[in-house]
Amino acid sequence: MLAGQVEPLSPRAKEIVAAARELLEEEGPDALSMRRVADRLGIRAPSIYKHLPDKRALENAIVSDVFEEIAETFEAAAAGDDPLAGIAAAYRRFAHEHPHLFRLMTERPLDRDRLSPGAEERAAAPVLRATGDPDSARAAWAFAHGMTILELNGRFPPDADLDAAWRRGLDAFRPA
Amino acid sequence: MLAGQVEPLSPRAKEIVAAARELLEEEGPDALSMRRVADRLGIRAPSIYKHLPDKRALENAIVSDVFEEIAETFEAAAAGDDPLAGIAAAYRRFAHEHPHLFRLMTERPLDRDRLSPGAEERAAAPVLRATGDPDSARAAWAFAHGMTILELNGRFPPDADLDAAWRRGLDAFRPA
DNA sequence: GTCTATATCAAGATAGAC
DNA sequence: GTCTATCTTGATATAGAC
Repeated sequence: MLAGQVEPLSPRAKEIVAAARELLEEEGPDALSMRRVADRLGIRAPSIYKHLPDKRALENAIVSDVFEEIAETFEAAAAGDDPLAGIAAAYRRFAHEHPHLFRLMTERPLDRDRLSPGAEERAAAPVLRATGDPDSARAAWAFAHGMTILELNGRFPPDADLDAAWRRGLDAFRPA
Repeated sequence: MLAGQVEPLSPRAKEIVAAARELLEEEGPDALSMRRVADRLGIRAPSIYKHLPDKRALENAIVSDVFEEIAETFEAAAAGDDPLAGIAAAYRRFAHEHPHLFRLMTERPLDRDRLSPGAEERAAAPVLRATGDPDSARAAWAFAHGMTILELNGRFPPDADLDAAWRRGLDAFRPA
């Protein structure tokens, strides 16, 4: 087997991953323990290890699932008359609706070997089309990510007009 | 005493905070335990509680110190002929030289009550001058923060030209 | 200002029976 | 596929003696 290739998950493993994702979304990263995941399924923690090698594999499986969903969301969001604004709004909305998932997705290096092939490119493609070139695409992503994570982290002053800052940034990255 | 007012730290407490900061910078957040801080000072963990109420107070004290240093750094960095690029470079450099400190500073809500008064405004002022208005200043900060944290988190593809993306973004936020 | 002793809690993971 | 029992490790924090 090639290095980094992924075994497909067994049906039972997928159920475990689904339970873990729900737990993370509802209660945050501290709740995502093998014990709590097992509780949710009515089994004991050690049983999980018969289906998944360790906790990291569990997290990676969640990330892979969400990556594909996000790629689809971006493609749909880019279909309107202002693709960049559409994608940015989708990014911001996802983060607000699933903050713990958003952090899991962005706070550590991508395990590119263990992601469905092409998932990263697929999520990035709409941004590239909406900005025109790779440097602008990365800069626009950085702007959107910065706005989103700083807001999530409670770093802007309470009276800041964030919608105005979003507009100011997006205006800067639309193709001429 | 007013709500949120801070007691000044005793000399011994300052030594403890200094040790904690070194430990965090050198080994990261998991190493920042009361035991490890005490080890570094040659004492036992419970002794720390005679000088600081809890771990949160220890972290807040580090944040306050660093905030003042950053404000000074930004003021100096804004003195050249391209203030925005200067501040951005200083932000990026700080994050790379002190990644764990950078995360501690930006990954959770500011405890505005317990910060030296005016520290936040002082750090923000050079950015405001370099961009021209509050919306642009926040957008520029978000861009710089996004570039920095995504790089720190290993999220850009290995072959991405990050210097080019930085230039593209800074060009967008310089005043006309 | 520091100590020992302790309470309380929780984590990831493994061995081996059923 | 799940179980019990266990290992190993570590955390924050308090009580009370010196």
